[in-house]
Amino acid sequence: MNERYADVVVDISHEKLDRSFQYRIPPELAGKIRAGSRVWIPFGNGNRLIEGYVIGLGDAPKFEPGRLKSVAGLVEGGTNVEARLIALAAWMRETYGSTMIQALKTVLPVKEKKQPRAERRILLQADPRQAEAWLALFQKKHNTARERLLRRLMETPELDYREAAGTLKVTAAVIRSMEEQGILRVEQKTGGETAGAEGSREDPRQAEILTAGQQEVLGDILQEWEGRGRPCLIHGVTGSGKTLVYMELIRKVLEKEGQAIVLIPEIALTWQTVNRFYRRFGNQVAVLHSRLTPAQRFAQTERVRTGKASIMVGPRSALFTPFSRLKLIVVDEEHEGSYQSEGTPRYHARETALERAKLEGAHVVLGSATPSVEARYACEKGDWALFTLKERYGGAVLPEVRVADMRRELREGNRSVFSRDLQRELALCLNRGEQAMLFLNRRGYAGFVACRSCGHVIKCPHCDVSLTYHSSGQLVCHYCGYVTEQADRCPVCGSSYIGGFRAGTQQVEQTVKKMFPKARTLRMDADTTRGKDGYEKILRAFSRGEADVLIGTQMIVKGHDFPGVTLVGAVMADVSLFAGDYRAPERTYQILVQAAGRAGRGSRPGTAVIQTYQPEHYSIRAAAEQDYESFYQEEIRFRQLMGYPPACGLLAVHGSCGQEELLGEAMEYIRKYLIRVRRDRRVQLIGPAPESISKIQDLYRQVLYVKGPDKKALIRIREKLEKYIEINSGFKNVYIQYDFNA
DNA sequence: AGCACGCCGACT
DNA sequence: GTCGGCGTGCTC
Repeated sequence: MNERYADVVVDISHEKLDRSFQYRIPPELAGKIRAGSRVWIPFGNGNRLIEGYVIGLGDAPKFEPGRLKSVAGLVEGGTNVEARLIALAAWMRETYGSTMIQALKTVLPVKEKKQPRAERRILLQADPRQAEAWLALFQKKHNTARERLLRRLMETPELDYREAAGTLKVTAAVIRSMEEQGILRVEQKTGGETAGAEGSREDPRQAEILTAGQQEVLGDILQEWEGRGRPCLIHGVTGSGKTLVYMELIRKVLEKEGQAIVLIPEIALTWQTVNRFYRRFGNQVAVLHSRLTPAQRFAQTERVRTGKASIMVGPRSALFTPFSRLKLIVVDEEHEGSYQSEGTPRYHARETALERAKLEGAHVVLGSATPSVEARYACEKGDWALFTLKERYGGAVLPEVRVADMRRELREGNRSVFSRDLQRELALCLNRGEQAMLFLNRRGYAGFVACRSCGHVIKCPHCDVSLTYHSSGQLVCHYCGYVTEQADRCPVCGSSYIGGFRAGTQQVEQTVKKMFPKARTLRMDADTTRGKDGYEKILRAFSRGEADVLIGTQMIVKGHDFPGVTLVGAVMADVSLFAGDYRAPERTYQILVQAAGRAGRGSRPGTAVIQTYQPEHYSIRAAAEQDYESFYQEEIRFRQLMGYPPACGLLAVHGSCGQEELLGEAMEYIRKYLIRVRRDRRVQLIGPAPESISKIQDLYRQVLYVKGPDKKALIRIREKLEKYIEINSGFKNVYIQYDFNA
């Protein structure tokens, strides 16, 4: 199955060449060329040999076969880091659907000033007398371009190369010729490598001693590395010390001259976290952070390139650190949504980490207190190995979690946003002089419709996700487009207490102030965190005890630890449960467990109250009991039944366009095309339907879902669709994007 | 980016 | 005619 053709991206950075060229693979190189190989290729009319990157292989010529040239040879040596990163980019292109150039740009380190074009300068070489002579000659010979350039140089003896080529319209050939004539000189300014103050190399501190449980997991993982070497998932409750295990594994890797990447969700990347690594490993640690300037970012990558740093800690972009002896990738808080990239390609850092590890021969260790369904499913199938850390260490106990049934509160005459249980606990907490956090789950506040009397939520009869209320008075499913009229009575119990939920952080704050006039409150939402570092400021103020009650959305339960907090109230636990997508129960479970985990991390025991209209929902019940297994079993059954990932593959085809009608037509064409080309009956189409935000900045948005038995089948379908769209001019004004992690 | 081709003015 | 530079277009 040796492929005979190679797609090659040439190593010339010019927009016109931002695509691949196909070459024949000569018999002597068959089997030696892979995606990511660097090759010599004859290019252009003169067949000059230049370097290129192989981004893919194929069996069929995509170009007039008679005009195809052959690969001249493999580039010897070179940095194989780059080759492997290019192979990773090729995988990302194929998996997530983007152009190769976009994939390469996300993967390859920013070569700051590597292209010296902007830095190239033209200097006048000839003395004034000679220059006059040349000028006269050019005038006589009507060498207009040479004359233009020389005149300019006689005014200003130093000139930017780009300016010469641009405003003066002098071609490179002319400049070269004049250089040979000795009139001018072209000088390369090598981008000065600012050495940057290297901090003194700290001695790595003594390792903290592992508990028996941590020691056991460590041993088991090392054993797995010796054996099958599968990805390892550590399921450990908050505060069980997963980080200590990571650090021991990193130490093992460093001992053997290996290198490691530690991925951390953006929001958790605080100095607390990074400092733990600094204390342990000194300045072998490099850190990437979204707030770094490009220069700082470059400096961190330079420390890696020059071998000064062997550990990279950072958010998903740290995955592309150009380590040449990468032996371990740690993905902490593996379930976090921020590992999903919003740009193009829309890669998922967890999946991409697995692929990079495969290419590098490195191990992957993932950790979470609430593993994603995907991760846990991979363990169940035996593709990954599962390890569990059950106890919190340092003597901290898990909080007591209670569920408050808001339907009953209403029936018994309590119309407040707080249940009687939460009111009581809040009063006790404030009396003791301790701190409380009130958490509003506002994620996906699309506006579902529920009955406050019995808790019934109006769902789509086909997709089993909540319907979303539209101002037109209709309820819409954002998967299949099903539409129904808004009901004024609950279809189950007949109550008229049916409608959307409306409660924001401001309202909660006002209620607290009314009930407890002496309590000092802090509110954290989009309004109060707007300024620079507003988010950090509020958290720090609360941490110092400058307020008694912190009210906020998701942000308050992630990252920071507050030892003074003994009460956590989840005011509206349900909202995220009905966000209108199939991951809603998973996210709800995760956020509630995290929220509850914030109570009583210090020496004092904590309490958490979860307020809900759905006390019997498995997400809520499992979160209250901190029982991951029962949540997972319910959830995977639901996914299998409904054909959602990870049991099946799901591909979202997003379309956006300024004209609503055109978009509708285009999506319909896509649907018809997909029905025509699907080979497998198991491939199903759902929609098209308007997106949950159906119009952004005057662009209408629709989505079409494709369900299939596995991801491979869907990748093939996407490839066909990409070609179809490329060929048909009707899609010119419609922007199409693909997403596997819808 | 760099090479060839066709165009156009200048000179033998 | 033919020489040589300039601008344009293409590169699997």
